[in-house]
Amino acid sequence: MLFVQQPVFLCPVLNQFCTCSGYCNQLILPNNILQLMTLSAKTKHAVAAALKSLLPDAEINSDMISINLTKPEFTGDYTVVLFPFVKLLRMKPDALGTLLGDYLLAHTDLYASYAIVSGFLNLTIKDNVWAHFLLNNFNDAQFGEQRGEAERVMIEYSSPNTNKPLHFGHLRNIFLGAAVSEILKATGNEVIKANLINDRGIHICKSMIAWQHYGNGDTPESTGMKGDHLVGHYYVKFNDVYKAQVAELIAAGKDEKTAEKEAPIMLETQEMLRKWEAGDAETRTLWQTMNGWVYKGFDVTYDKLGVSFDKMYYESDTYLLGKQLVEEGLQKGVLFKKEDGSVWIDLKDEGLDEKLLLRGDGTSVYITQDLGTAKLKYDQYKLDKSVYVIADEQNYHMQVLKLILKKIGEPCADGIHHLSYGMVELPTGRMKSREGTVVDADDMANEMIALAREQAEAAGKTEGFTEEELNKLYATIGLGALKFYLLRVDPKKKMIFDPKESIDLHGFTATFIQYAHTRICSILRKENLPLMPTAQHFASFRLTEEIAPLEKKLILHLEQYPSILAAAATEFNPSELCIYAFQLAQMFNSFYDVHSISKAENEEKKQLRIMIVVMAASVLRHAMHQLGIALPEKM
RNA sequence: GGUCCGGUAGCUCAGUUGGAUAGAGCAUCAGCCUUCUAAGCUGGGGGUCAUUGGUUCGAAUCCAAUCCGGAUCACCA
Repeated sequence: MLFVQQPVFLCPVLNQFCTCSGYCNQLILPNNILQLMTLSAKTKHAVAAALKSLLPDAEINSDMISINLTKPEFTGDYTVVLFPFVKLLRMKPDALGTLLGDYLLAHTDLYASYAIVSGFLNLTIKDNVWAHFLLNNFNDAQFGEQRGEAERVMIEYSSPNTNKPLHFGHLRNIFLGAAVSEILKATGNEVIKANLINDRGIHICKSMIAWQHYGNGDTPESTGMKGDHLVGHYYVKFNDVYKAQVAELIAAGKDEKTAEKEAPIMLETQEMLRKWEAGDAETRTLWQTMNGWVYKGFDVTYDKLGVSFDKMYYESDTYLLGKQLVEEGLQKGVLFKKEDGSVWIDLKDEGLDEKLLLRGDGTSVYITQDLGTAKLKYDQYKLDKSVYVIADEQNYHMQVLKLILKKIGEPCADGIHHLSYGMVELPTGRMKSREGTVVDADDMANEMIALAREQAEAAGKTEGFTEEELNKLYATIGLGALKFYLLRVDPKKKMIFDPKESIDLHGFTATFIQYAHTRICSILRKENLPLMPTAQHFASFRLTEEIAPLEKKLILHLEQYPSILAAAATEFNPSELCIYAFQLAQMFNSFYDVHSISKAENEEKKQLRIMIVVMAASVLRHAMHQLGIALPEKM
C-alpha cells in the first residue's frame, strides 16, 4: 500500500520541505521516491534540476517555478511559466523554453513532448507514466491519505444551548466540525471530537420558568413531542409573555429599560438562576429533568445526521473554571485590578481594548470560563491543536481568548485555532429562535428525505428495491444533499438560504456525485467485478494504444486527489473536497457518454477503463466519506 | 467612530504563492434515450470581476483610496 508521506525532507534544489527525500539533485529519481510524489511536484523538481544544470550561475529560487495544469484549449498536461526567468536570464521565452524542453525530454523519463505557446512551456506526460500511476493506485482504498507525524487535535463543534432545538445554522456548524474531523484523521492526525453543552444560565431558566407556569406538567411522553422541541416551545412562550409584560409596563408609564428590567417573569427567572447557583434542590431537579429531555432529543438528531462526539463538556461543570488562571495572571502582573475589585487585561498594545475578566464581586464572565476550559482541554489531552468551530460573530472573542492565554503564558494558547464560519441567514435576515423565525434542523432533514422520495418516485426509480431499502436510500440522498449544500461553500462566507426554494438534487450536489457512483457500480456489476478488483485481474495489462483525452482527463484529476485532501486539511476547508468530487463526477459522466466499457474496442481499452472507473469510484467514496456522505451502489 | 470579513453571469457559488480568451451549477433556449442507470450528456445566449488609481512582462488576485453589505467593539452568554 502506498501512502503519500509528510514533507519532512529539506529539498536542496527547492530549499523547502518536500517529498523528494533529498534526491532531487539527481535528475532521475529512485523509483520508490518517484512514486511518492505527485507529477506536479516531480515536474517542479525536474525543472529546478534542469535549470541548475543548464544555467549553474543563475540564482533561481523555488518560488519562481510555477507549475500549473495546462488549460484545456492547449496541448499538454502541465505548464511551466517561463516569464519569471526571462528577465533574470536575459533570454527570450521561446529560447529558454526550447532549452528547457529539450533538456527535460533528454534527461527524464516523464515527458513525451513539449510545446511553447507565448511564454508557457506545455509538457505532455508520457502515457505509460499515467498507466503506471493507475496500476499502482487504482484499487487503493486509502489513496491520498497521509501517515506522517500525527498531531493530536481536538475539534469542538455543535456546542448547543439546552433551551431550544437545533436549527439550520447549527447544521452548518455540525457538518463542518464532523467533516474537518474526518479530513484531519485522513491526513494523519489523532482527532478528539468534543461538544461543549451550554446547559446553564439565564436563557436556560427562561424555558424552565415558562414550563413551570404554562406547562401543565407536559412531558415529551405525554405530548409525543421531541424533548428539545418541547423545551424550545416554552422558550418561545417565555419571550411572548415577556414581551406582553414589557408592553403592559410601558403602557403604565414606565420607560422601556425599566420595563424590561421589572417584567415579573424576568424577575422570576433571575431569582431562579440565583436558586440554581445556590444549589436549590427543587430547581436543580427541574433543570435536570428538562435538560434530560433536550439531550434525548439531541441524540435523536445527531444520530439521524450521522455525527458523534468523543468527549462531552458541560458548562455547568466548567463555568467556575478560569478564576485560578486570573489569579496567576494577577501575580505575573499581566492583569490588573481596578478599585472596585474587578480584574482586567489591557490589550491596547495589540490594537484591542481593555477586557473584563472578573466582576467586582469576584464572579466570572463568559470569557473567564473559556480560559479555564481551554486549559482543561489541554491538560486532559496534551493537545497540539485545539480547534473551535464557532460562527464568525465571535471572531473578536476568540482573538481575545487566545491573546489572554498567551499573555498569561499558558502553553495551550499556541494551538488554539478558531474555525470561523459565516452565519446562515434567511432572505429576511438572521434566524432568531426567540422570534420563531428559524428553520428547524429536524424539519429540514425530514423535508430533504421526503424530497428525495418524491423525486425518485417521479422518475420511476423505485423498482427492484424493498420498502426498507428505499427508506435507507432516501435518507442517504436527502441527508447527503443537505450536507453537501452546507459544505460546498467556503466556510468563511455567509450563506443565504431561502426555505421557499428546496435544495436541489441536480447539478452541483451530492446527488449528482452519488448518481455517477451508481453508474460505475452498474458497470462493474455488468462485468461481474467487485467494487475493488484485485491487481491480478490486470496482471497482463500492457499499454499499446494512446490514452484518449477523456480518459486522460480523469486520470490526471485522480492524480490530484492527495494534494486536494492535504489542502482541505491545512485550510480546514471541506468545500475543496466538494468541488473536487463534483468535478470528478462530471468528468466521469462525460467519459461515460462517449466511452463504453462493456463494448470497449478491445481488451486493453476495457481494462484501462475499468481501472479508471474503479479508482474514480474509490476516490469519490473516500472524498464523500470525509464529508459524512455515503454513496449508494444503486439508486 | 475603531477593528475584522465580504462584493465575480438574472440567482447560488468556484477561481492555488499574481499567469494564457474569468469558470461551474441553477434558471433560460436548442439538441441527445432499441446501446454499461437521462437524478445524465452536448451546444447557445448571459460579465464594467463594486469604483478609481497604483505596482509589472502580466492583476478578479497585491497596495491605496472610495462606495455598498455584514459582524463585532457589554460587569449578556
